[in-house]
Amino acid sequence: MSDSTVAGVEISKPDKVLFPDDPPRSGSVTKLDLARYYDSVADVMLPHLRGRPVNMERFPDGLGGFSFYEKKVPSHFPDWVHTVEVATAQDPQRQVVVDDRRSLVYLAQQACVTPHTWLCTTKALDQPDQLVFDLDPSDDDLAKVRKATRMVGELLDDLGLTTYLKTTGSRGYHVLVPLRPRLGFDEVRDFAHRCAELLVEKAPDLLTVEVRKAKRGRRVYVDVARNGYAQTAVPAYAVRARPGAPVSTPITWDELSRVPPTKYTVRTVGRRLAAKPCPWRDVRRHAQSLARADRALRGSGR
DNA sequence: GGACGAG
DNA sequence: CTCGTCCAACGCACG
DNA sequence: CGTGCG
Ligand SMILES: [Mn+2]
Ligand SMILES: [Mn+2]
Repeated sequence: MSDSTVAGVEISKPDKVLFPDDPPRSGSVTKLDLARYYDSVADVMLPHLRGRPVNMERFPDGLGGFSFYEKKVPSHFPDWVHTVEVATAQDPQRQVVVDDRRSLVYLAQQACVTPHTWLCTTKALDQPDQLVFDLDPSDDDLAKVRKATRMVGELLDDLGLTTYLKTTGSRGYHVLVPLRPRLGFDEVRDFAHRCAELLVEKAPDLLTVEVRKAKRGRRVYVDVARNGYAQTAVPAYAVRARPGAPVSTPITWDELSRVPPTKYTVRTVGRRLAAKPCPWRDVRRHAQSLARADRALRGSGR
């Protein structure tokens, strides 16, 4: 019987299967596996988690069981897990902030498969430090979502912004622009929305900003609603609640054409990180202002 | 997953 | 002590 | 207002 303490956190029911052996022979993933995974990527993941309010997506009985999002800090959480009070339409609520390895592993012990993070930090809860474009395909055509992702990257590049790319571990990709926290959520979301509309104008058969699925057809949905207040995105190295325990993995723009969205999993991310450094390791050194980009965008009619 | 109340 | 029950989100676009 | 959506 192996030790079931990870980063100082006792893992209860360590052998409980959270991800069944699906696809067959890929191997099941237990609670202990999940805790060890998050422990193993903590160094590279924590920079993307620190200071951010978290919505926990929890699966106490595994992928097949009942799951839920949890925003308020449960009363049984230990006091060493950091928290922050955030405003909601109703009362202010206290949410979890993952600032250290032990807290990350503790969330795994809580069967939190995916921590979803706000696009701001406690230092400025009303001013996002990330801009995210979430590319969601409406069908299984990988070429289309790649083309769409490439177009987002090229536009942002034309606007003078440095971008970062990752797989979502689900069906698409995320493009991230690290920001200096200056503008409010509404302003950043509006910038993203104008970018998206410009792209839809360029490629109306490939892209859409339609919220209603029925109206999307087979087009790639450019989801910019992630950029609103109290909205979240899956952070780098988060595990997704999907067969095979795929991981949202930072990649280079060169890799876009070769790496499908579910390429890396809890079982394979370690090998990748051993072979090459994380492409997002300097994200925090590239916090940018949207001012110039916004002027350029308005100059091109948006 | 954990708190809590009934048995 | 064991077992069953209960609880664990929300902002926003759109019709 | 209710509903779909992520
Ligand atoms: Mn997505
Ligand atoms: Mn349970």
